Amino acid sequence: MYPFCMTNAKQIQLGKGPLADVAAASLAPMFAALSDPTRLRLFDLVRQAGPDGICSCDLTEPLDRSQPTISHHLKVLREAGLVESRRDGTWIWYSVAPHALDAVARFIQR
Amino acid sequence: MYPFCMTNAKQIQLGKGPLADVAAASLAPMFAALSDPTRLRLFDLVRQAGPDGICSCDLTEPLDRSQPTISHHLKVLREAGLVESRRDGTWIWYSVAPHALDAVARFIQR
DNA sequence: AGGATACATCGATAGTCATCAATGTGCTGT
DNA sequence: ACAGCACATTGATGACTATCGATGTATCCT
Repeated sequence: MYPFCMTNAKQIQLGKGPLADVAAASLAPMFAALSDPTRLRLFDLVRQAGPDGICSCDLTEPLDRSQPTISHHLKVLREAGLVESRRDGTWIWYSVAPHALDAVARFIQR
Repeated sequence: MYPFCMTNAKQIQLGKGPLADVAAASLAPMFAALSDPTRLRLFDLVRQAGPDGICSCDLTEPLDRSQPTISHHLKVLREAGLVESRRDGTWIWYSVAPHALDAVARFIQR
């Protein structure tokens, strides 16, 4: 803190205490998972598909990216806890994880 | 789209249409601005300071980063439209921009 | 004018990331 | 077994980013 700064002199009341670094460390990756335009549209496509989810094969064309790129983005979303996947024979279906965005919503309304 | 995929065969109803790439392009930078733990805590400190904001000089120490690093992060938050700054003599006060997170909130509740 | 304080910018560096072609893996039907 | 399809992984590349020391800029006080 700089020697002559004014914030403390104004007796600012902090309502809820600062965001713990642990909370920030667990929250930031969720924002990071949505920080890429392609991945954002990808998540939205999965979400709009509803509880049954959507087949991965239908995500490549609308996003105009290669199959490995889409596969990479789905992996990022999965590891961020935003989507889930289940096998159905040759296909793999992706759906939104339950309570996926709850932590983000809580932070926003904090 | 792969030749034998099943999504269309299931006649999935898309509720609101896919997220437009323009919307994704304008939304992703806001998520990106919050995708770094240090920047997330920085934004939270500014937000908890209330309408008057907080002096930049009081943000360096609690985040344990150098002054240029904090300045850099504040610039990122400002260019993302999340915070505003106003001069007060030698000091610069940062506060949350009005409706800063509205777009993010709308996406989450979409 | 000169010194001190607050903040921004520059330059460099090490790490991360989005992307794709090529290749590997797992499943299905014949 | 074999061929074909769906998806994942690998390797490479160009772009971006978080960080800091050094330096520049703006403001205030004497």
